[in-house]
Amino acid sequence: MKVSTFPIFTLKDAPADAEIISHKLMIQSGMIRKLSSGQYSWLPIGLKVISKIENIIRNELNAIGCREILMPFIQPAELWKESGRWDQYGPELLRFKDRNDRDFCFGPTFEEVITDLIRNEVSSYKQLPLNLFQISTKFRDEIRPRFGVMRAREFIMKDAYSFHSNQKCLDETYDIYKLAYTNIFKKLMLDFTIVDADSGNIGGSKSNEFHVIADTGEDDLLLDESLNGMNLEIAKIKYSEDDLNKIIKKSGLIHKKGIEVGHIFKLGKKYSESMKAKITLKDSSMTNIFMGCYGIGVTRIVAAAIEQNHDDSGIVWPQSLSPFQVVLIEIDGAKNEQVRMYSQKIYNELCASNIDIIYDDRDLKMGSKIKDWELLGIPHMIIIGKKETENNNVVYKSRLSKDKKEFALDKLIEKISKS
RNA sequence: CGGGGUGUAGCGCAGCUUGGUAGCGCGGCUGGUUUGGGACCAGUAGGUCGUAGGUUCGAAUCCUAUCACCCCGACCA
Repeated sequence: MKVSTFPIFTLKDAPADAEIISHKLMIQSGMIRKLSSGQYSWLPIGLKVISKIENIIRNELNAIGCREILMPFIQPAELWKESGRWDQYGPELLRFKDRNDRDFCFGPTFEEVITDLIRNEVSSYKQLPLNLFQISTKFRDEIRPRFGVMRAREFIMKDAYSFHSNQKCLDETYDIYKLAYTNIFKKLMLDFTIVDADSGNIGGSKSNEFHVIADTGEDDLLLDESLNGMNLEIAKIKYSEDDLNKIIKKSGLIHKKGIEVGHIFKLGKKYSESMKAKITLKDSSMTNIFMGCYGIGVTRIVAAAIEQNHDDSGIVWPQSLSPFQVVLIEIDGAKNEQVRMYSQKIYNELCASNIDIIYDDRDLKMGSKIKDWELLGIPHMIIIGKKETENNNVVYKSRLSKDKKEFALDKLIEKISKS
């Protein structure tokens, strides 16, 4: 990509209305722009990060036999009345009527829709188990949206659902998802932990949350030495104590703040009973389908990753999430034909080596370009000016260090491919 | 919903206490000089001061209402 056809929208100053570092940096680096409270547009560079996350999730879910679908964002009230959640869910569920005065809501989660889908398609244990997921926009009318995309009203979430003819199969699948989630967060290169959790509004029996550990997290976690543990709700029950500090004393556990980025549930028959999703078993008896559901907050991960990876100059993307692997900065390419041609040649060769590269061909001073790409957090930077063009080499700079080194091109490709 | 704060040019802000018809820095555009870590000079464009009402000869400034945004709390993935 070239900046001339892949626009970036960095700001010189940090925005005044952002509080936490990830929110500030996402605005300043031009990943997102606010439309209204809790609603953000994603610009090209931000969307590219989302794609990276989505693809890691897709690969891991496909690997455990989970297939992608897409369900409607707007859902009819009938299904929610059937499950009982039309009355339970509260004002977080944004409701409205269509022109025929029929009730609808914006989907905050999709248990009703998928249960309806499956009950119509599946009638025998022979068709199970079945695993489906979607990556889509969700809407929750939060009491108080805050911290940019961290607690937004409109956000992208991956939600997966599993269907089983018996509890054992659900139990086994739950563990498979737990492992797949662990792989996903490892590949995302985030510092995370898994805790026991309450199943809350979604319902069901067992649940685990995946948290990115960060001081700006909104959730309280109580962890042991190896950073396993539980969230505050569970700790309150387990230690029969409401006060956080007293729980810490009583339990001897470590208190950490976490950003909830994943949540897996064993739903059991909660929705299959209320919505009458039944199958026939081997002995020709009937049972309600056993279900599990498994969420990952895609847009929240972007913010969480930045909370964990930044410095004074801006974002420091982990390799796995960086919108580009390499940025090529040309110095005065707009005025120096040789530099332009040489930069273009290097760009072509890196593209040919399958390196995801952005070529900054703007007519700006070198310093401005470097500041922009440090803010944007690209791990590898190549600088090409008159000197490099004459010497037939490139200057390389890592996002993590201030010093620069000269490289021959083939050595550089080797270095980048290895890291 | 309770408490606190902020709305003035694309961005960051001053001006408001003490009313006299709007300014600074950055950014934009034009021309020139520059060019290896956010250049310099000159010129230029851009604002019904969140909105509505009121007080006043006169309101960004005082009063009332209202809207939006941010922070704390309750709530929640």
